[in-house]
Amino acid sequence: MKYHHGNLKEELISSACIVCEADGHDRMSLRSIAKEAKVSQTAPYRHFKTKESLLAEVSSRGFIELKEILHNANTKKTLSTRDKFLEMGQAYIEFGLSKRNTYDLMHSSVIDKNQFPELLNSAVGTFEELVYVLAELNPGISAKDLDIKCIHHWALVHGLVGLLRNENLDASEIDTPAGNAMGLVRSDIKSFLISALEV
Amino acid sequence: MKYHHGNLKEELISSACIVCEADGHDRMSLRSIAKEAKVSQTAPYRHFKTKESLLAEVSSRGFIELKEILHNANTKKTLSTRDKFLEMGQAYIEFGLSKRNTYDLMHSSVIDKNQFPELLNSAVGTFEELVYVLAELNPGISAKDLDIKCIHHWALVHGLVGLLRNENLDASEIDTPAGNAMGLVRSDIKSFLISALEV
DNA sequence: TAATCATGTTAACAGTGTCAACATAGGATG
DNA sequence: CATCCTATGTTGACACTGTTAACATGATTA
Repeated sequence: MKYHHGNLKEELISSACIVCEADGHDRMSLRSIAKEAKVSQTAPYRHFKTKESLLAEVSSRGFIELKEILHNANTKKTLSTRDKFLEMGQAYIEFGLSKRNTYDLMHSSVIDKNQFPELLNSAVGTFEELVYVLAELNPGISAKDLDIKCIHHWALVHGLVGLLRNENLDASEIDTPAGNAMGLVRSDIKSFLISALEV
Repeated sequence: MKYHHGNLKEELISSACIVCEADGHDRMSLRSIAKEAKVSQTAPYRHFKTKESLLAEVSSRGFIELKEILHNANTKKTLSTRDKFLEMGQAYIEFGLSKRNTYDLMHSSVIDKNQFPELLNSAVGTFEELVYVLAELNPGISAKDLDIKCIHHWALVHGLVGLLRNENLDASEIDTPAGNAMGLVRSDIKSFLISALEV
């Protein structure tokens, strides 16, 4: 039994990633993940100033993973630019729905991105993936119009994830217009994207 | 000094609405709002089974207020249907940005809407306001296409609020494409809506 | 009047993030 | 090699949290 762990910081982060996705960032306690690493409850404070800064690390990794996913969709050689774009949209939504709690953290207000430059970079990097494909899809577009298009499509998929994640009205026992519409979209996200993105 | 408060439930709710918007739902403690009502820390438990159920009430009132705001935008007699629709979009976004923390709660996953039927009704009611105006704007549209349009536009404004609220990248000291685009949109939300909603 | 019941209180529990004070090990410096 | 420094660990404590159990009060009703 050695006094020094050797690799605690990395273990805490990866442990936090798992617990965060499993339980949600608000139900994740610093003490529990310290215990999981077989280390005292205050040991994490040698590597992270606050709980928030550990969560910032988790969030940052989420953005990096998302960027990779989008990049993969965007580099499927057999696809047309248009189809790559659709693929990206779908991949984004799937990430938001499958990595539900991580996605939640990434867009949560408990972390002030401007206090964590590394996190800010990761988040911005994800956005850039969208810029590339939209620029390719709209040759000759002005920088300003490209910016607006990016925000437009980002907002659309981000918003859709939010609705499908939190307002899961279609899972309700009560029959409502909103619930029906939601179920309709959820059952065929690709069709929705095609009609909504109008590409 | 009377033993029974007389109107505690209502006072707790309105107090919770204020504190929630001021501090955020995750920083709001049951004990603090009990103290504010000059009542013991466990008194709220006579009126709310859990903290979550009090927050559900706050959330529900948020949806009701939002519905009213949208309804007002949708009944400005001097406006065309198209302009009413734009007005609604803008009103929605303004609500999301000004009632930041309440909006956060309304779409937070800490409350399971299916456990609070009243909240579910409020949320669904807000959606209906959007259905009305889109039906009027698209005469003869099929029910299914109307549903999809509703989700589309809801997702767009909801997503935009999310981006502007949490990814306030344009407030960053670091100059990034995402930040520039965000600042551009924020400075003229109406123009963005016109181009994005394409109505 | 007497009993019931909604609504208040106090005391306690287990859990949280965080800090101060102390312990240890391993690398740098003499 | 001996010594010190510093990074990294531990223990103990603090103030705070949501929540429950047991008890007190006062208004309504039989």
